[in-house]
Amino acid sequence: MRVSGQRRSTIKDVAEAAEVGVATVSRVLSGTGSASPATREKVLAAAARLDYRPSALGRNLRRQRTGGIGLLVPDITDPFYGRLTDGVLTCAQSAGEPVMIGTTRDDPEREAQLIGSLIEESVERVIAVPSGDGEMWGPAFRAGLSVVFAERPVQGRENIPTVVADDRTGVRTAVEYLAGLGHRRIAFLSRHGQAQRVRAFREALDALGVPVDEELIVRAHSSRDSAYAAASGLFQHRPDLTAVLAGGNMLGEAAVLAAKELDFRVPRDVSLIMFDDVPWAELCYPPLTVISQPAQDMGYRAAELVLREGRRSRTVTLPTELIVRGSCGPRR
Amino acid sequence: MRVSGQRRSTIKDVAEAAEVGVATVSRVLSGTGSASPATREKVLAAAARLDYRPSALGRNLRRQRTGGIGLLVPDITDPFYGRLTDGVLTCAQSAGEPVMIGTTRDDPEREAQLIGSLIEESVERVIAVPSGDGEMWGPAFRAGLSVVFAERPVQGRENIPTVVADDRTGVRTAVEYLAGLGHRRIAFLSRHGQAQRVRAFREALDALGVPVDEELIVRAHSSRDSAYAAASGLFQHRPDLTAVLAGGNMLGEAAVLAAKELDFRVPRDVSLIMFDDVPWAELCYPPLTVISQPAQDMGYRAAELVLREGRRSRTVTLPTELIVRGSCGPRR
DNA sequence: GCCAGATGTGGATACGTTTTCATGAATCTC
DNA sequence: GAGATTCATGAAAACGTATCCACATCTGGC
Repeated sequence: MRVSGQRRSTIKDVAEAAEVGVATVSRVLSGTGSASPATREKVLAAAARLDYRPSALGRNLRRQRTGGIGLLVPDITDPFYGRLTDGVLTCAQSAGEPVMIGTTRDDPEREAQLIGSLIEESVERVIAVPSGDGEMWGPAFRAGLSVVFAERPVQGRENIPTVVADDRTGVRTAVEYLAGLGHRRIAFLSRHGQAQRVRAFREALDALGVPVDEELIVRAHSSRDSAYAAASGLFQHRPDLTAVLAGGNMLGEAAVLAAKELDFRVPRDVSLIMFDDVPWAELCYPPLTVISQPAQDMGYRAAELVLREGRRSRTVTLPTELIVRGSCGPRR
Repeated sequence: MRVSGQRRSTIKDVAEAAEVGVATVSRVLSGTGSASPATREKVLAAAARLDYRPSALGRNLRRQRTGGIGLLVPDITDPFYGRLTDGVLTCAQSAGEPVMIGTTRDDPEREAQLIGSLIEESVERVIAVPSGDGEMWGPAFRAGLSVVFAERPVQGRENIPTVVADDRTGVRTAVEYLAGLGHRRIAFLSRHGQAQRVRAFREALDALGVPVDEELIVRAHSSRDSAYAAASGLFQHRPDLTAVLAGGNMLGEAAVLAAKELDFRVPRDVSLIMFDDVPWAELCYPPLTVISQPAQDMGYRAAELVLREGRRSRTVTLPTELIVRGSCGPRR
């Protein structure tokens, strides 16, 4: 049996109980303005007695903005975005800020819709892994949102603060490692939103004097199915490749699976490096050599950036690291 | 260069532009009440012309409630909760409802804090994987929140709608499968919040006439470190065990890792079954036999339940399934 | 003991929406 | 065609808060 007649006490109730005006209560509780110790005491006591909690609704309307931060990620099921989200939540929760989350599935239309929804809610701080192009974010900026991009920069919005991993160095390290083992026909399994890494991949090959074979650069969408299709297609179409660099953990997963089903032995037949270190990389057979990325840190830093809007720091680049396990061997 | 002087147009602007009253605009746009086709047209045109989007702030204050749903999970990094969250988001986004997410880390205090925050925001619909006991939720019910629990029931709140997996059947299936392979000394690696499964584990052993060895029932907290410590401790302390049932994917992960480091061969030395099917289960060596749980479905159903508050459906139990791969063998 | 300034205080207003209520017009009933 | 009923409509109130502004009280300086 629930007593639903219990009205929440408002600032007015507190004012009456403390025998002061509502303005005074507001000042005392929000810490702004001045108040004598005596009234201060009265107000605090009354608020505690009535178990008063200020209504975010009233405050938001008055202030014309919703506290908290909006978070847009492609897929919360991807461990990378899971860790990124965790970082955002850790920072936001310690700052007492609520987080509104939405998944874009890397679909620009969906992203636009979510942006609209955030504007409607007057959320003014947004962290996003962008899937659309720069224009898509026009309405957001026009509405005065302060935005921080994570994982991917968006072309034409270079002035927007962005937190990324050091893709160039990460890719170069991986390619050099593979080349050092004698590999020349190296494939890159990439995903929507990894233009940066594809570019770095070409550059790294160029620098080593290895000709770029465009057929070995494959792009998938952000889903397990698409990743598997891409990996499987790659192995079947180009069985002459000797090494694969997977652009993310789902792509790595797909590569391992496809290799297994097509009876490519790792690392005897094909060497494999995966972007993003995940717990199972150590568990699978053979243990996967990876380029780790500080996903959780990325989220945390992005949240810091979006909360302290004052600083005009442009782009934060976080280091990656090659972790050698057992999935790479000399060219067969 | 951003033009920040752009004020968002309000319902009043639309009313003026359409030469009608604000009440009429509200009625037309929200679809409630009646309006003549002519005015209807005028209002719609004016709204489109001004690019009007109703402010959620004003509406929320007037309605005395925030739309959308709050979601409380222990750890967004755990693939199980990732999929559950995905289910919630899928349902919520197709209903146009925003989702506020928070992570409890299975800490009741943190949970209480998050509940308080939701009340402050006047969020009235909450989906939670509860970590605290029934009392903790008192304030939420008193505030009139409609709550749906997921994954775990909470004792003393049996009248609250809850979506769970069929733990009893799942555990029994696993135990019977192991017993059928000849195993008697079966350990259960469990986690905070799995009282239900522990009970089912005892029942299943009882039913088979296998004596319950309390030392083989281990409890960990909801973190990778704790899971690993529990698994490692179990193997070292009781090397006589022949099979392990892991209560979740992190526990399974820990068991695989600990077994590997202590040179227990799976399944020769020890058989392993894990609750929760995850993509890497197929990739690791040997591929893991699992009890799959419909995590995404769970989230989706919970969201459905919390959105259609009308129905007074109590508890939804979703089926689990034994998926045999390669991590179980006959007793050595 | 009087004025300038500082300080504490509360009334009133605005934020944008939904909903109630009253009013006038239009339609229907017999 | 007169009364009854429905319909469309807009003015106004309310939601809970923060802040502007005016007023009252107090402090210190001469």
